[in-house]
Order: sequence, then C-alpha cells, then structure tokens
Amino acid sequence: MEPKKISGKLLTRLPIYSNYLKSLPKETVNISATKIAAALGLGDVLVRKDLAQISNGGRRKIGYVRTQLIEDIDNYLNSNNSKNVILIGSPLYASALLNYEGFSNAGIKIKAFFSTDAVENIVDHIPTYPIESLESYCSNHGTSIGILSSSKNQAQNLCDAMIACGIRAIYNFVPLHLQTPDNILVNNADLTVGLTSLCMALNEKGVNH
Amino acid sequence: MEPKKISGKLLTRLPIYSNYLKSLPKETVNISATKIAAALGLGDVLVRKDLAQISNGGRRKIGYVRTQLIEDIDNYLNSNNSKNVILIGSPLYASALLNYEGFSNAGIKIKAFFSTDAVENIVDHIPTYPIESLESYCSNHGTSIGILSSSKNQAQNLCDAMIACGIRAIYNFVPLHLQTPDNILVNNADLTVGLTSLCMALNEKGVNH
DNA sequence: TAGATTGTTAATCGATTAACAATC
DNA sequence: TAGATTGTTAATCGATTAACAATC
Repeated sequence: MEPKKISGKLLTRLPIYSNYLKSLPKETVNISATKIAAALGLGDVLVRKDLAQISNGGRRKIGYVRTQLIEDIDNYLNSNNSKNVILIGSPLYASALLNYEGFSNAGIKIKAFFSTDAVENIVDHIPTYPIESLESYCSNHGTSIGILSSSKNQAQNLCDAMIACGIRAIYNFVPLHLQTPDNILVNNADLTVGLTSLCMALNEKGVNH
Repeated sequence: MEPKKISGKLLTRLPIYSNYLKSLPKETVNISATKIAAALGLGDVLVRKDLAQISNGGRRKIGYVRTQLIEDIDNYLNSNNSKNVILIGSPLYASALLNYEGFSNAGIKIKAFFSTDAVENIVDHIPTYPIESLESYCSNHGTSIGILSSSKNQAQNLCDAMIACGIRAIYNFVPLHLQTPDNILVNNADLTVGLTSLCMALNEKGVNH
C-alpha cells in the first residue's frame, strides 16, 4: 500500500497521461510511448521513464495496454491521495475550487466546505457548513488537509483555526505568506506564474501588448 | 525595455520576495539576503543570486535597500507582464480569478471578463461582457492573452473562439488538454499538483487519512 | 529480415548548494 | 580587528535528453 515516491514533475504529468488515455477511442487497445509523447508534446524517452515508474512496462513493438495503463496511473494517484480534504473560505473565492473538475482525476475528493458566509450548498456533492462547525467536524473525521481560499484579510485567521483543529497540511490559494508552526506543511498555489511565463514567452516572440 | 530572461522558478519567487518586503515595517531601511532567506525558508545564496538578476545588488555588511528592491522587482514584473489579458468562461468557475488578489502583485491586470452566462459585473474593477462581444473587443484592443475558466464542456469551443479572435496565448484552468494550432501558446494551470504533493508528504510522515 | 518499439546507460543541462574570497 | 555581509566559482543534485542495445 505504500505508494512509491516519485518526483513532483512526474506527479504533474500523471493526471495528464490519464486524461489523454481516457480521451482516446475505446477501440484503442495498445498505445506507444512515442504516440503519447507526440500528442502531449513531450519526449518519448521521458514518457517511457515516467510510465516505468508506475506500471509494469509495455511490450516491445506493441506498446502499452491502454486500459492497464489508466488503471496503474489511477491506482497510484488514489493510493497516494486518499486523504480527508476539506475546503475553507468564502464562496466568492472558493466556488471555482468546489466546481473544479480536476481533483477527481487525481483521486482527490473534497469532503466538506466550511464557509465564512452563510450559504446553501454550492455544489450538490460537497456539503457546505458554517465555519463554526469546523472544530467538531475535524475532531470527528480526523481531517489532515485543508484548502484555504479566502480574502487576504481572513486568511491568517482561517489558517490559525485549521491548525487549532488539528489540520496537518494547508493548500493555500491566498496570495499571502501564512505564519505557521514548523510542523505544519504549507503549499502555496501560485496562479500568477503561468500568466507570467506566457508573458515572457510572448515578449520573446516580439508581442508587446 | 527588454526584460531579461529569467528562470521559471525565479519567476515564482519574485512576487514572494516583493510581498515579503512590502509586509515589513516601514522603518526597515535595509534587509539582508540572509534575513529574507530565513523568513521565507530559502537558502541565502539562492536569494542573493535571485536578487542579483533583477537588481544592482546590495552593500556588503548592510544588505539591500528595501524600497529599492521592491521597486526593482516590481519594475521587472511590470515590464515583463504588461500585456492585455482577458478572462473568458462562466462566473461559477471564473469568480475566484476575478477576485484573486495575486495578479496585481505580478503587475498583471485582467482587462475584461467575457461571460457565457448573462451577468452583471462581478467585481467593480473588471467589466463583464457577453461572450458575443469578444470578437469586436479583441479587434479593437489587440488582446494577446486569454485566461480560460469554464466547464469541460465549454472549454474547447471557448478556446477556438479565442484563437479565432487573434489571441496568441491561453492560460487554461480547465482540466482538459486543449486542441490548438502550433503557434498558440498554452499553459495549463494544474491545481491538483499542490494537493498531491501534500498528500505525498503526509504519507511520508505516516499520516494516512 | 526490417522496423517499431521498449528499456538502459551515459551525457547534458539547469538549478541549487557549498566553499570561499572580498570588503565594509 | 572581527563579524556580517555580498558575490563568485566550483560541486552537487535531479531531471531530461541522447545514444544505443534488446527484442518481438
């Protein structure tokens, strides 16, 4: 059950592979690393090395069994990612995450949303609770990961509240450096890098507006 | 005016440095790389090398002038990132991005939001338009970057629409591999990696729920 | 057999860290 | 002077790519 440790870069590619393989027509039984690489704009050796880490490999001249590969990738992601994850923040910021269709690809399910504003359920598969019930929920469910998506003003308070409730790791979508004790893991989601690197690439092409 | 090319990793750190420096009390005139590194959990040599790339350096024994450093970083980001950026999608997915307080740190301003649903302005500083006016807007403004935040179903259509309007680069928040011609830059924002690496880190610590 | 493929080993490349020199 | 600092050069590390061997 111990998922093997793989690199962060590969971790970003696994859901991409999985997605791509699932998008192929059902008739596609075998698929080669070369084809996958070409479709996704990666090197073929890279794809082969990646797949070697989570599957039992393919067959020479034939490639990999598509369904097996999907299973291997999803298995890895599921066994790695089966954690109790909650989301905390205000609906204004959090609704995109509640609706995000990418987490399930990675075997992640958000269990509950704790809202700073009184609201109904925003999506039907994730219950919304008032922030006040965070403590009782966590003590009952042993939640280990909290996603934080709020205004800058609220962020540090919400962060403190999560830590007080025993949360071990925080995925922070607020563009602010959170103050946390050493034993708390924090991962800061940075939505600007992607844009900035596009800007950089356009500059190189001579596009200046 | 040609911003120097720096690595993607540094690009993620620049807004972090800028944020941190701005968060210090006004009385702080000088700040050393060692202190910055300690506060942000980075190596001091790394910070020094980073700063060397965008500033004229500090003074031995004293460090850097805080305000000068902020200016240098923000200057770099502004000159690199002064592009016409629009957001396209449905409010459900896009509202978090419209409200995101991190883009301005990087010198990026979203100029307009093109909504698939008829809605009023969501935030007061970004006008909301119906998707139908995308074409006329783009031909008037020479927009080069589009942020895509919609359901999976809508994504490819919206992507095609943007390309038809002359957009050169797409920042894609939809967990789906977009089909695009070779000359279009695509950057896929991946919100799951952060969560997945937290899961991995917790696994290593023996936390299994 | 020839060609398409996987898989392995070595080379390259870029980012980070270590060691240390310079200096105020 | 001694200590805190910047800055530079070399070493390390990890990820990717190149070259090629194996094989169906």
